Amino acid sequence: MILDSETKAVELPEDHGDEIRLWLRLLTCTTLIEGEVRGRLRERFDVTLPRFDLMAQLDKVPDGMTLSDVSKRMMVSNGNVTGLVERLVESGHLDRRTSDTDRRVQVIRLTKAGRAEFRRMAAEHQLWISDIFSDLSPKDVRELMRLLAKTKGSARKAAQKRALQA
Amino acid sequence: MILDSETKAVELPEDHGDEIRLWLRLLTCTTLIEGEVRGRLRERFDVTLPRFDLMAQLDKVPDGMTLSDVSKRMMVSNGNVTGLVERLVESGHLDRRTSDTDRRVQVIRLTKAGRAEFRRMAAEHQLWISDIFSDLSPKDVRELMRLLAKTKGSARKAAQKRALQA
DNA sequence: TTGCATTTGTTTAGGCTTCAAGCAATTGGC
DNA sequence: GCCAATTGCTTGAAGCCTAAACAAATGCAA
Repeated sequence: MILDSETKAVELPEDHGDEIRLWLRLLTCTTLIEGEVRGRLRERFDVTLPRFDLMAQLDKVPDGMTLSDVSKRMMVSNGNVTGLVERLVESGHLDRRTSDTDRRVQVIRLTKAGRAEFRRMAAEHQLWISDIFSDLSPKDVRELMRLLAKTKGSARKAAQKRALQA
Repeated sequence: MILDSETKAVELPEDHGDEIRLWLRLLTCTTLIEGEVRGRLRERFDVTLPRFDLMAQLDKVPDGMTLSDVSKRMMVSNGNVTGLVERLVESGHLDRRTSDTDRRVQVIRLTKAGRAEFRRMAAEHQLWISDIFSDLSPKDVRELMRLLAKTKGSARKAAQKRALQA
């Protein structure tokens, strides 16, 4: 920031290169790890990452969730969830029924077999993840958590701003 | 770490929960930002993120790249690039020709119009990104860069390890 | 109660993405 | 020179994903 002759704040043309580089590095990290996890899931369990993620959401709740809930939590579109659930019901991992109190609502939950299968996968998945992050010290992890939380907040704010003016 | 009666190192069952939470937060951040950027690219320029990314790779080099180069840099499959390039050639953004020295190789580059269009998009894109990261101080940015570099290295090492034993 | 906005989920069209298999051109070893 | 392995790219099948349009159910307000 610079003050001109009349002591008024003047913006210099800013350099946004750092943020771009940060974004690209963030994306690279995620892509790299995601690819690794996807590959291992396929190799070991012949399952896709989206299916694993969906099952992970459902494993956290005993009584199931609605499709909308899943859609929000996974940050994917409604139509996407519809298809994903379809295939998981087909394969016997999920159970689906219409809500008693609201006939628009579909409640899905893991079947017994689905839950067992997920737990099996999750146990290994956890080892992969800690292997992938194994070069980071506990302090690094804490610091990354903190900075990513801040990033998330910042991104949400920017998204909110756009959503309002649209 | 614990030392047993014979003074030999013994591992306790470790808690991998921190790494999982870190991974989920990393993924959330990326998904959030990616969605935001995709939305804006569509709104403002009616272009998809993969096309923008591909053009960004090509903008960096004056003489074009081969499909394999693009595939490696974007960390996506070969077949993916084939289709992406097809559509961008179709729309007049890209120019494609077979290499003189190796007839397997396809060299692609931005057309004049394609480059102009990309520069127009990139200018705004940069502003979006710095808006999205605007809550982070320069120090935060530096620290994130450092930790993500470390993460990238760690992930690559883990991926390497798996690739070797396969 | 009727009417209207909202919410929930499905469908459709188009595009992205991977993996696996395959073809063609090149390279390297003999 | 010949053949095997490698490299570069394409194709096909399956699945993932979005945006937009839609139908059904709900809820609220006049």
